[in-house]
Amino acid sequence: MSKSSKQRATLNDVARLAGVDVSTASRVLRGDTAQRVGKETKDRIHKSAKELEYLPNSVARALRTSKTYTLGIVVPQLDNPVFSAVIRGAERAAVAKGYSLLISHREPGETATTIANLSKRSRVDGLLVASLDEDEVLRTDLEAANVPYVLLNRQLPGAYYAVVLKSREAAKRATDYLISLGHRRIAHLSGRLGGFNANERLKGYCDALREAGIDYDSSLVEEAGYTFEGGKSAMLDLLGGDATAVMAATMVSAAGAMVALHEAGRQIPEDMSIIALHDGAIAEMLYPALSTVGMPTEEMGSVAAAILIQLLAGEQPEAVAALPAGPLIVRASTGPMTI
Amino acid sequence: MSKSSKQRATLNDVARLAGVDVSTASRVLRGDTAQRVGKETKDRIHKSAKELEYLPNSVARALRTSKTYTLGIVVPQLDNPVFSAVIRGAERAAVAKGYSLLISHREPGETATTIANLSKRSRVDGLLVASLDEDEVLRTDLEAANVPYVLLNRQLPGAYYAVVLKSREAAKRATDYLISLGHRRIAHLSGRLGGFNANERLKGYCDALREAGIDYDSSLVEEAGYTFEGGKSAMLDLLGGDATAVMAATMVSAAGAMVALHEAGRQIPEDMSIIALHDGAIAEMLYPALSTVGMPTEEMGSVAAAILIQLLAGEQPEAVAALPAGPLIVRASTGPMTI
DNA sequence: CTGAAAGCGCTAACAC
DNA sequence: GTGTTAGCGCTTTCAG
Repeated sequence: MSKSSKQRATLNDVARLAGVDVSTASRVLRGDTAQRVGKETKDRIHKSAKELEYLPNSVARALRTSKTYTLGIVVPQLDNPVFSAVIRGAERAAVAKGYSLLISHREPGETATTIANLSKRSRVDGLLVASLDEDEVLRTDLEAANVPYVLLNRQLPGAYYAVVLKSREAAKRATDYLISLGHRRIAHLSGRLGGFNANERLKGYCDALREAGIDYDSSLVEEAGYTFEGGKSAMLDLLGGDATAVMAATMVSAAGAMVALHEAGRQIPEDMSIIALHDGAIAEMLYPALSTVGMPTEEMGSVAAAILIQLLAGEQPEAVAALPAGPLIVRASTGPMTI
Repeated sequence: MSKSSKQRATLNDVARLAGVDVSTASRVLRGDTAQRVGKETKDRIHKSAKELEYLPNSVARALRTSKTYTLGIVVPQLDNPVFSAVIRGAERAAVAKGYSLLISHREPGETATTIANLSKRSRVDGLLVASLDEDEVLRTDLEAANVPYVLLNRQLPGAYYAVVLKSREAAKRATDYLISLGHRRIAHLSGRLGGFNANERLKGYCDALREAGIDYDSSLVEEAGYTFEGGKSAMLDLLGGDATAVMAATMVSAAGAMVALHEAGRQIPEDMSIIALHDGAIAEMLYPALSTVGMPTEEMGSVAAAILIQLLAGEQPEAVAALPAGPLIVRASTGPMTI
């Protein structure tokens, strides 16, 4: 029926078939409102386009307009459920606005190359950046990239676009719950101390203690980072103490802590209650099922993408969007304090 | 020091600075071997390029050569560790060859749109496709996309490029281990029956039984799909029977099964041994830690990307690459059969 | 060995 | 209302 059909139709083909100039076809097909085109001509063009199954060549368009409609996202780990969620959210929002998502996994330390690659080589319009690297490093690389960017769950000094989770609030909520169960000796498995997120969570933990009139005891906070191994060894260190409950900075470190507890023969929650920030499928898989305070990680991705797209459209979004913590989800890993 | 430096230098700028024609600059900077260029000219061009921090504009190049050096990957779930691993592998291989990876998450049923978007709108050079959809649907969409593609862990009738895991072998290895432990009533939590992977695994399971002289009993195989919930409810169905061990098609369904077991008050592995195909971080987090037979999922991603890139280079790779199953990893979820 | 010229497919002034 | 023109930045014959 159709011609050789192997070659894609170009705007030129459409114009010729409709008997108009290519510029007119462009205006019509793009829905350009500035200039009026005769209804009849318009119809002919649309008809031709449909007949030829015309689809604009995005590369040519990108060259002409210097907009690729592609966003880059750089993440430090691909296997962490938190980042999967962020990517999912970003992808959804991007696609909804007609953008594509270029993904770039990057080992810590490779930030510079990755960002350069993405922005220079691949020509993305903007960048979504989740990093575990030091702030200064990140800052320099990002500036060099010379494209708009929004940071994921991290604030750099000096007012840049970022979307963050209210992890201080989440940490307080989690700790509050432990306190409400009667616990007083509550340990905290922190993130990478000094980092933005770890600090926020630590503050939330302290907020809760203070409000309950419990003294802060530095021997109860152990740095676990955001890994399984980190959680495991941090919990090991805590085992000699008198903590009866622990609030972990993230699900994955909580999972490590639970393994340490099992190996030491402690009962959860009888001997030790445990709650974590971030909710996800893993929480249900653990034994006992992990109580959590959810965090809208997927939403963080979609909001970040939306902000970036606004930026690209020349709008002026709020510099930092702070997403409220999710709900407390009580499962089996937490229980009342028993003497 | 430098000029306004906001604008990126073009090939034209480099050529002008070096006092040569843009075509010569192009030849040199591209390392074109076909035509010889004077050493002296060459040096001048390289020097100018460095001075101006020239980086080729990939969009312009893509328009000219109709190659974007971008691969698209479409995955059905972003939160499944199996797909995270595949993406990681694909990204690594792509970047190593100078390609970028465009990611596209797709709900089952949206295949057509996604594939069309990726190939038409975003202009990828080729596609990496992991799907849970029906074969015919997939096939049609893929053909319409009109770009080279390689399938991930799935074979379509009619000889297309694919990389698959030897899951039959893996399933046999896992089942063999259960048999070696003395189990005779071994259940199987299968994938989506009728699907390529589910079939392969079922075959491997049967191979092992046959070899051991154990009769196949269809009441022992329950369809669990590849989800947590599926595993949980499949295990529930099995609880009334006399199985003493279970081989799950994937880690996530095994996790669901373990929860069902816990909730029913069964001991693992005393009352029920459990082993799964696929290894990953989750296996260590479960309680008891899950025995597995590993699968090279990350490698599947990198091999697929490598094949696709070969294809794009006009080479003729093997149509289907079958990756051997990984090792048996014995953890705590399996134990000898006890009466 | 190097330059001139054409053009990938599209958009955006600017004419008429 | 619609056509003309001039490129975006690069690659690639084809001359010389």
